[in-house]
Amino acid sequence: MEDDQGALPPREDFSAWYNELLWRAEIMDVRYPVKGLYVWFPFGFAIRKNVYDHLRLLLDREHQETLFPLLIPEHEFMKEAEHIKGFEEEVYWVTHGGLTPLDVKLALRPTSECAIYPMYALWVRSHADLPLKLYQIVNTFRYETKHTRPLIRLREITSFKEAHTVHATWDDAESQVECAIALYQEFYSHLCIPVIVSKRPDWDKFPGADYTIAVDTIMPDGKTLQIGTVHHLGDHFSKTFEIKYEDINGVQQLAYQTCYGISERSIAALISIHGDDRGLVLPPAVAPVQVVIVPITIGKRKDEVTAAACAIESELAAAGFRVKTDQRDIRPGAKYWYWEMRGVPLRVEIGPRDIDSGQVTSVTRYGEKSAISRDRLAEGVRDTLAAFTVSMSEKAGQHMQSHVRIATTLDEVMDGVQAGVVVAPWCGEKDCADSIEEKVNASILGTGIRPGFTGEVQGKCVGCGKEGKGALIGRAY
RNA sequence: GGGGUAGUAGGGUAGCCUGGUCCAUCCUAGAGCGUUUGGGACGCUUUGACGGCAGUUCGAAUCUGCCCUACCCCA
Repeated sequence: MEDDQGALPPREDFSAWYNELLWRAEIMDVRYPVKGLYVWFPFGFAIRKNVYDHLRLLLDREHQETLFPLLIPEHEFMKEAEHIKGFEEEVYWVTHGGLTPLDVKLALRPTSECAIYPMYALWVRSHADLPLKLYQIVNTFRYETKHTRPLIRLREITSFKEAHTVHATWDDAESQVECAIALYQEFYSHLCIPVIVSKRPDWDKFPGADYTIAVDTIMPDGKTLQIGTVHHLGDHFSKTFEIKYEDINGVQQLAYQTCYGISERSIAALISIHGDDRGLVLPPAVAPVQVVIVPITIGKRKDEVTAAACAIESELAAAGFRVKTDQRDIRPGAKYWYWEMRGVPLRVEIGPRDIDSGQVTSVTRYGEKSAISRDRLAEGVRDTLAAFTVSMSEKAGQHMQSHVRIATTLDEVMDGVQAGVVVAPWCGEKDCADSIEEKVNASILGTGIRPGFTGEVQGKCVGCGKEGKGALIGRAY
């Protein structure tokens, strides 16, 4: 059998599998001749479109979309000391207009705080203007020095959704942080991606934030991928940019802010978590093609089968499915492989045998075969896709669960981070964290882990033996 | 941050040390024609490359310098 001819590298070899899949499933072309910049293929971009359309839908419930400029003047960028320190190593600068050196250097946004907040200072006048909740979906630039990787570590992040909110009090901003976390959990559940939410250690928070809550998932190789962050900015930026409002009593008050972001790492997670040795597996919600119809045309009944396929396509399209009929003049088997690589959740086959028995043959991307009666086609497809979505979530959830371990000793931590993440008691001290991280060759990712995949963890710190609380430890991308 | 290894057609490789006999080769690569079609079809014809710039040379994929890009390992 020639089953492995043209196969992907096995998913166990994650790096090779990932690179090859991006190419073969037509998601990204990595041949663009600048380090860290990649090109979206139309098919990959269609996935991006579906994912971000949904993200927009969620945000539009309580936010408004906006668009700020890419360039930030040096004097605005240099205002917030902590913030600059966090980014100065990785900012691209525009220094010339044509051949003329610029009087004021312009930064390509690494994130948009310094572009947005000077305007917020003008827009926010009174307590009646609050809360203010805006977001934009833009590209951002970071001069990454570590190894770049498509969708994961980029010099141009092409799909950064960043929300920036302003509130009257610290507590109001804190509740907004909780809203954002809930929003992100909803978003990832829509993508059938399980997540772990925790609070980043102080040294790892966003430059200029009071605290940072992170959303992580676990990749097939057991490393974690940060796929969302929510920052409570306190009044650090409002002080710097003078974002003030007049309260009910006519007194000027500093505002409190939050910001939170999601990037195309969400797509990296989508691809990596669900994909298998045959290629992509996409949740019906975001698959560019939800149903592919493969006509099985043999000999003289060709016209009859083609007509039947057409009828099925219009019926499913009318019912609201993204459906495509593969009419290419290649063998059916080749079409199966082709669409499996591209993650199509459901394949519908229609041939003479099906026509004769008043049915179609349906096969999910997991290979579950069944017959759907021709006269309740749309219903049958809808049910099958719904069930498929549920099994995708369950499968991903089980993978996550099997890669999270509770540990009470340093040895157990060391062992656990080889294959996934570990939750272990930690005292909260930076020095102790450094020594743990060095010994187990992994990072302390967060504390205050939200319930879901782990219960409450307490006990003696695995580093020093003092009383500690559960910390998330793992190797991170 | 430190250390490797590599870049040859759409993709994968050989050739490089020892400069010329090179029309190199394989593929689910492209174009064309024909026969096929319930799990990756086949035959024939054909297209196309030495990462970039400079140098050495009668002659460079091969030697030299700089640059760009990619992958792997270690911190």
